Amino acid sequence: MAALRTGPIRFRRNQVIACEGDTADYVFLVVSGVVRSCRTFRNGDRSVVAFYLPGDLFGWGNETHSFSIEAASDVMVALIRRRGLSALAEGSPRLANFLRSVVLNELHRTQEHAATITMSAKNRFLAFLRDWSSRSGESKSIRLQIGHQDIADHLGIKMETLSRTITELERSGALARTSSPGVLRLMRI
Amino acid sequence: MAALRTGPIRFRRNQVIACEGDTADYVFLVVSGVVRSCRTFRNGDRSVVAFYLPGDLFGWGNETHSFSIEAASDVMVALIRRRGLSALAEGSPRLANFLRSVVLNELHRTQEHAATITMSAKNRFLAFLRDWSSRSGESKSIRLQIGHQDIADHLGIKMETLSRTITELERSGALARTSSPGVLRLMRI
DNA sequence: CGTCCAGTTGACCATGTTCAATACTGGTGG
DNA sequence: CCACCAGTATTGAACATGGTCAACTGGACG
Repeated sequence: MAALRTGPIRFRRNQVIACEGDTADYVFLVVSGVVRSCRTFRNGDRSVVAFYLPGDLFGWGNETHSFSIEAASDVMVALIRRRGLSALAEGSPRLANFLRSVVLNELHRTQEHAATITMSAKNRFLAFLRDWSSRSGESKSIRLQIGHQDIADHLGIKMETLSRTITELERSGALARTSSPGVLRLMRI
Repeated sequence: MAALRTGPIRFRRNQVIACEGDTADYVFLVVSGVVRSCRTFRNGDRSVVAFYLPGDLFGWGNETHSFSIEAASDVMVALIRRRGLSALAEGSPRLANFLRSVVLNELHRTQEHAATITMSAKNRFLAFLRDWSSRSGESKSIRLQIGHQDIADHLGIKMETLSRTITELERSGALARTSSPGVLRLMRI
């Protein structure tokens, strides 16, 4: 029997882990860093559908991946054989249950994200901060290990608008940029 | 043992089937009509996260429903005990597998929808038409049994913009309004 | 020190929103 | 059968939010 899991593999920021359309033999477990799931359109526009943080298990598409899976920061990712894991789950209701809850969690997060589609740039970003804060466990100051372009493409706004939004929130005293790049101090979110 | 499934229940357009926050004892099977899953914000804005068509099984939240479940047209919906169905699935890998695929399908659709967040009003509506067409099985002419407000709130645009978008697509020959209200004839989508 | 890349800022422009007026539809009662 | 009404859709004109393009800043790295 082939190994179910390989040792975690290192990817550098912006490396492609799996392409849209690739056969989905593996699911992914983020060990460290941030992974993005995204699609780039013919006109060059890009949608970042989701970010995955350490501990997140994802990539159950159908036969093939629906989105490109890429490193949004330097990451360590473990690849796990889908068939092997599914087979295991058949024999273990505990595991099957766990996997169900993983997928349901992702569905719920994606729905919450979709629910922000009506909001203004500012509110989309605030919703993003709240989500990131709760998922990463950082509440007071929050370390975004990823680029502004990724965040903008996730929120459906342009990087320039994101920049202005952050500046605006800073002026209103809702948050503060810190000396360490990518770290925001949340005051009243 | 309590009945797993009640007979389908009739709801009229805009009736609430379950409130956000209600304990999620039941999952829902759409028998006829269209159901929407949505959230209304304090300012009156609303997000329609998803539509469910006949045959769709949904509502696996956590303990409580995350969104309000409402009739987007007159509908027939069967309520199914969640605990009962889960228990059954424990003993039947076939059923467990089926339920997994149902949730994965919904996740995939939600991700596709989230990926449209970057698009223009026109492209969001076209994506919506394609999705609706493939899910309903209507390809040539398509019967939207739901109000424009629901579609607009799903796409994150205003009803007026949707109207203008349809008019514009009609002028460009991509589709045509028909005499039957809510029925669009697709020419080149 | 110079290059490269990411982010910020400014001025102008485009897309979609707002508000208000008008049309259409289906149901109700005279 | 028609008149009326309520809810829903369409259109127009002024406005706002975010997009575009371009210039500039500031680190990281060679």
